[in-house]
Amino acid sequence: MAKPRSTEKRERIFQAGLRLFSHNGYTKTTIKDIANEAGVSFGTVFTYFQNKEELFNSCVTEPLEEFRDHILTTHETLDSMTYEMFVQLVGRHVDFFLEKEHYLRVVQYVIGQPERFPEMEVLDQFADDFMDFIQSVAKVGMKKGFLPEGNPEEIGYGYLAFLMGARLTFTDHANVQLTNAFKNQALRLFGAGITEG
Amino acid sequence: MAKPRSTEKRERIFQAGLRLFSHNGYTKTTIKDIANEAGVSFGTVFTYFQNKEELFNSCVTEPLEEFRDHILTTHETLDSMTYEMFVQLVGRHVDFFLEKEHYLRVVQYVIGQPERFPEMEVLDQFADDFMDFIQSVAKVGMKKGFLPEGNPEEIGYGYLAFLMGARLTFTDHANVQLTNAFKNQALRLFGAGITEG
Amino acid sequence: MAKPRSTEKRERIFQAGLRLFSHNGYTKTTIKDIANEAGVSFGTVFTYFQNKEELFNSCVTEPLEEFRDHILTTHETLDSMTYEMFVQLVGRHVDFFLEKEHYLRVVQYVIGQPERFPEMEVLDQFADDFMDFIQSVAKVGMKKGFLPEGNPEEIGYGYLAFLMGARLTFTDHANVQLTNAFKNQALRLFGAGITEG
Amino acid sequence: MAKPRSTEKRERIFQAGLRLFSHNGYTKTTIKDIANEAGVSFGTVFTYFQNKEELFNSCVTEPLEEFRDHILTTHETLDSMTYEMFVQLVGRHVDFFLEKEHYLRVVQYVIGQPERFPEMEVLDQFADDFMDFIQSVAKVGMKKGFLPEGNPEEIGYGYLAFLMGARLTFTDHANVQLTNAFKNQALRLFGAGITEG
DNA sequence: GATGAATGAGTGTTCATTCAT
DNA sequence: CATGAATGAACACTCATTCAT
Repeated sequence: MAKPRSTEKRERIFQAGLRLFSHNGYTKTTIKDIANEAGVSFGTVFTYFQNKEELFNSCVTEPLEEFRDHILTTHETLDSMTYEMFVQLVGRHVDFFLEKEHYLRVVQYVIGQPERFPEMEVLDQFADDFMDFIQSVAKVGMKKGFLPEGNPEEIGYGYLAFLMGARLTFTDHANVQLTNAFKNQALRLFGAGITEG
Repeated sequence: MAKPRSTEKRERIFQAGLRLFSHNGYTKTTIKDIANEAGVSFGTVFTYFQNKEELFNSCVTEPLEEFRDHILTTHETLDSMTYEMFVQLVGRHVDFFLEKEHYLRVVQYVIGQPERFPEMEVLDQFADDFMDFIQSVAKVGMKKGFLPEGNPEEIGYGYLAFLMGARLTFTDHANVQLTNAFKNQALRLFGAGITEG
Repeated sequence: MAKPRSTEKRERIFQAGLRLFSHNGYTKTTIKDIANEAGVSFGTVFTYFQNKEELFNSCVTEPLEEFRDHILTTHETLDSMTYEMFVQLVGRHVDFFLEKEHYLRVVQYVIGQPERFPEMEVLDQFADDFMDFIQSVAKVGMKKGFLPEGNPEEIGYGYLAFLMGARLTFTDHANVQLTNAFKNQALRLFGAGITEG
Repeated sequence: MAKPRSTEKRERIFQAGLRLFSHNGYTKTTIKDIANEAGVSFGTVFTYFQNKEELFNSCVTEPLEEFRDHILTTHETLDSMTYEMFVQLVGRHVDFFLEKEHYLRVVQYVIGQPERFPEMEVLDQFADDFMDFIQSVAKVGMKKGFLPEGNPEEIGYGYLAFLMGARLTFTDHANVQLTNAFKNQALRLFGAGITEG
């Protein structure tokens, strides 16, 4: 039987890294901590990741795929979008960002030290893609009339900033109760929102 | 005799700490780096700050005073506020947050690791004060009719999140050109904004 | 059943060890390096040698047999030795030592750290045997008159020192062209040499 | 009073390094060992040497100066050299090499791994200078008639090889008693020697 | 027999902190 | 007050060795 190349162990280390890097930052997080958290021995971390930096690098870049899947798509084509679908999309975005606290803190860590981390480029690309997508959504909404006129580019920038800030400015407890508040405020960035009701 | 409270040297060390902590995080920043940046000798840092942690602590809490002055006040009383004054206030907020990149990155660093840093409480208090102030502003705007109806508490949370995100999500270059975009989007969180015009 | 004593694989590992130990010293040489050089897998090394030390030990002691065969013998009996045979013997010694660079570096490594390596004793014994042999040769030469009078013991020590130094003091390139020089100088240690011609 | 920039401590570390590197080789020697041997704390080594490699580098290159002083000079000019002075010079060489066991083992360590250590070049240069000097001595001796004809270049190579081998092939005890033997054999490399008497 | 994942002792190095000058 | 030599705890990383497959 083929060696299963135990991906399960790699995954445990990866998740432990994500959790600890987001709690303590890159430097404060030690390999030993990660090994303990993952329930493997010290040296095993180096079996799956060449060094600390590579592990960190993986923690930054790999989850982007999941983000792409959940965030840069509607269930249908953009052209057939209705206001209800739009509201759902925004809700999905807020939920997803709020849920990804660990990951977003790592991202924030990289953004703050762009010269230090080369992963920055991949993140920039993702941000651009995300804002392009939001612009398209805004344009469709305006064309179809369920959104008031506005500058799509500004909406893109503001929307991404808001989602990041929503997750990073508050610690866990507060946020859970605030999901709805953030969803309503997110809609307002498009010129929509509760006041429409 | 008490230690000197405010020499020019202390200030230089403090500013150097602020800059380096925000660039490199707490752990990566060394006392030696700070001393070099401040143009003082290695041991002198310990003349003005008991240890690294106390210096960091100062970097987090001291600038809050300036924030209070610039952010939690209008030039007149709230009751006499007009729409133009409101727009100016929001503009001032955006400008001020965008300007304080270094400091906000340090703040973010603390927020992400609340168990590790006791400064968190002071920051929480400030956030509460800020959101209270914003709620009052929103209520006045609604009462006076220059803002549509909305939930003041939600506006407060959303507004703070947005300001933080605006500054922390993008690196310098992008931001300079985006000031107006952020001002417009900030107004929309109150239900106002360019599209109203 | 006993472990296999002499597979082709064992020989490959052995030769790789000899080469790498002489290039990099004991500590710098890793088992993984040896395995790669030998074209076998990592763990296979441990099939043929109990541990790193035993492999090193083998690298020091096993080649001594070949040395004995080539170095401690004349083709005829000592008593029938002529000057021509003596010159040939010395030439053979120089050639052989110059050729065995890898091995001699390992030997030198052991000599320099006698407390650390128990192989030292075997080497000492060999050195004694070699010097005894040289003394006999010198005595015969003097008795037969083709060598001037001299102290045979001193000749033995000097000759071995010279052969080791010739190989270990210069790196490869130089040596190739110097074979004759070393042969001539080796003869001079016996009081013979080109100037006699 | 000026800070004495405690050179004494640096010297202690340096000597400890020399001793231990020659006993154990580069890799086996630990900074901790050196610190203990020098009677300083662990971190102090790094106050005087940037890292292990620089310390080793110093151990190889710095003593060369002393070698130059003792080895590459006669007390008078070469032209006025007599046979007695020549014998004394050779005796001085043998004494000096035999005395410098530690250093020569380190040198040997570097020679054996030329790709690994850049110090090699300095050593090569020194070897060339030494052999040039020996050639000049040999030429003078032949010209003045106290040495038989011979190839000065070959003598240079052989002489250096012999001096190195004399020191590196035998461990301490043996050598002390052999000084005279080595001096006599060294003279023979020039075609001179006791048998001449 | 052959393999290589898992382990953890041991290494070089960094850096906050102390303290004598 | 200012300095920087001295210290040693703590870290990332290497590698010989074991052992399940």
